[in-house]
Amino acid sequence: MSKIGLKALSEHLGLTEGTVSRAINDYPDISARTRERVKSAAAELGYRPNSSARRLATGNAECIGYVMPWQDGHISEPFLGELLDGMSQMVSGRHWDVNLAVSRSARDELDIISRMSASGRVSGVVISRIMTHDPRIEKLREMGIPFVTHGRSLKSDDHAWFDIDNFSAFREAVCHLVGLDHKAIAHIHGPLDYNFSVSRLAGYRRGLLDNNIDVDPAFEAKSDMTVNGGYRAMRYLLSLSDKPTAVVCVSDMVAIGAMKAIREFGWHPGREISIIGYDGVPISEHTYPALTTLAQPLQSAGARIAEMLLAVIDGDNPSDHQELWRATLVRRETDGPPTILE
Amino acid sequence: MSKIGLKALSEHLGLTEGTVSRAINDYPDISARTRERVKSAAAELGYRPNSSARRLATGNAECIGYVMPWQDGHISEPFLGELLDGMSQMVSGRHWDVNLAVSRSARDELDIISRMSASGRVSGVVISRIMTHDPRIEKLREMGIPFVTHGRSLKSDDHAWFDIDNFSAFREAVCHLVGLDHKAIAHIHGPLDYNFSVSRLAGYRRGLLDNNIDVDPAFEAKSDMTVNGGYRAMRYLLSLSDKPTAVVCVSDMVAIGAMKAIREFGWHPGREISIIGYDGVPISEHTYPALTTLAQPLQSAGARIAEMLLAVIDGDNPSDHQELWRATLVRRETDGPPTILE
DNA sequence: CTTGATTCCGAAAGCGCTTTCGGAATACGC
DNA sequence: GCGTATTCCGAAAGCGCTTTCGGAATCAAG
Repeated sequence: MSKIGLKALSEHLGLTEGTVSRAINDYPDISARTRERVKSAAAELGYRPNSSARRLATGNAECIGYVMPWQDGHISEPFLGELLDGMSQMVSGRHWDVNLAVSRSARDELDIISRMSASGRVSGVVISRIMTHDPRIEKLREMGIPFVTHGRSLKSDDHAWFDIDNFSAFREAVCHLVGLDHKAIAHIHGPLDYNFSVSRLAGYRRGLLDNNIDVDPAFEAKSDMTVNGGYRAMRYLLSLSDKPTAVVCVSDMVAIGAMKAIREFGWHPGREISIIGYDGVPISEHTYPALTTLAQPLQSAGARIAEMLLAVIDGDNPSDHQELWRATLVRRETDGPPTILE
Repeated sequence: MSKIGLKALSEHLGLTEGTVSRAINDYPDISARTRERVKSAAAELGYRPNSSARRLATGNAECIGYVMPWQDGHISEPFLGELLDGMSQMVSGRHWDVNLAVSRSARDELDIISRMSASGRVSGVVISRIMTHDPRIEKLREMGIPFVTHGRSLKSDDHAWFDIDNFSAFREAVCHLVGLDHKAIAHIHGPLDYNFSVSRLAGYRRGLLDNNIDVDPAFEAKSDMTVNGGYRAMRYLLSLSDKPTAVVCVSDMVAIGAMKAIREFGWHPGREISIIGYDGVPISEHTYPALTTLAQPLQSAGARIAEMLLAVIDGDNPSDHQELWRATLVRRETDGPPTILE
């Protein structure tokens, strides 16, 4: 079973290469009979069109690119796997594939993107970790390559994006805690150049205002989106003379770090201090105590994003592909009414 | 700055396309002077060779493939990110890229691999989660496509592989526990069609024998490599009338599940029962209590694997590229001497 | 100055597909 | 029955690059 090409296949069938090609690609000017004949022969002989040749001839890369966000020596998206899974699954339906790249820095990422598309290796890209002012979006726009962002920036009116309603999620988280009778609610936020960080912070503040609670800058601790960052931020909050009775965290990883600090302090997450995370990563279900979190629908997000990108590549108006999904509060063991400390 | 091709570039320079191409690719039959002239012009005009055309002409896909193992709705490798990072980083040095695919089943994976390579989309692949008798290896071998396996099978003499010495790692883990004075040491193993599972099981048994402890089938609990699997397996071990005082787990995720079961039982991991995990995933450092684990060098593994694959693609003898690395015991809080229960 | 070896570049043939165009064969209308 | 519309396939020109081959120019050697 040596590799068989279009030439061999067409000779075998007594047809021209062009005809066989058109038959396989379902051109309307091929009779149903020969189309079937060609297809069955192709299947039988195990014919696989050479992708490079096909891509060159059509000018279509049949491939989408994803640049993984990288940070401090680690891939920073805990849900990277799920996302890639969804994207790959979706595009493989078209027999396309997904190209991966990691970027070590923002500049790096700009280069990667421009090289990827200028060399015609991808027909579209998706980027994550969107910043409020994101140079990548400008770059992609000026290069004229189809793209969808996983998250919004401040100026995201005219491109395709997929995002979770971070604002509402954190607003509701705060309201949930207030409903539990919390008054001293803190927030550990991520770097504010990330747009999701500012949205979550804004949602948190709005939640407080909704309940006539003053926003206290001392209750807004910064973290770098890592477990250790959450740990450090929580230590700070615990050093306050007026400690919060609840804290909403920008991510599950940060929340895990925060829990560690709480335990070290001799307290128990969910008792002296309630903790709410965000993301709903698989591990959050199995922390101790099990983490209450705002879960986003990870499994389907990747597929949906890829689907949107394919639509844009097909010529759809990017602005028609903007989707805002909601996170849902998954109550587990780290939230509860505040305990009265003597 | 519209897209510029070889034709435009060569006309701009007053040279032929062939000459320019050879200059860019460092052919020896181009004078140093014109080579520099070409290269600087290329840089200036932002010339990027079209990858599809290049790949077609050279017959080289300039791309490696990785099929992600998928299981029960989740990407099962917790260190997937690190691995991909390393691979991508390594191949991008050559301006190659990495193609991703997920497989929903073993059969599925065979198809994916054959399609990937038969259509010339990749010039080599790496596969994970190797089984003792792995049909993928046969397939890759018969297709004659370069590959390296991340893990060994029973017949891995004549292909390239990268593996961790699972046997020694678990043997040493048991010895470590014996040194702590444990006698009743259990093992939660993974599915035995995975070769690493049998290696770890064998290492565990050997560790017992080294210390004249009888192997007790009741102490060998099976898990499916998930957190819940570890949870269930631990519940079983806790249901025994003669409970183990220590258990070595096939993975960190399984260990995390086991810890959950222990806590629910009212015991404390590291006190009534010692727990040792495997993998050294980032989260293991932040569990409660912090998990003692056998850490494998994740960050560099991906890069090394990619490097080996590139060497094989370049024509090296696959058998010359077999590397066995060692895991190291990272002591944290879940191992300690057995406590006397009244 | 002639000869042979080098150095360097142009010319042209692909790589394996796709796709437009035109024309032979068949169908339809009257 | 003829003319016209359709149906279907062959022929051929690319897609944008690589690479072999040959030959003009330059060099060294005698």
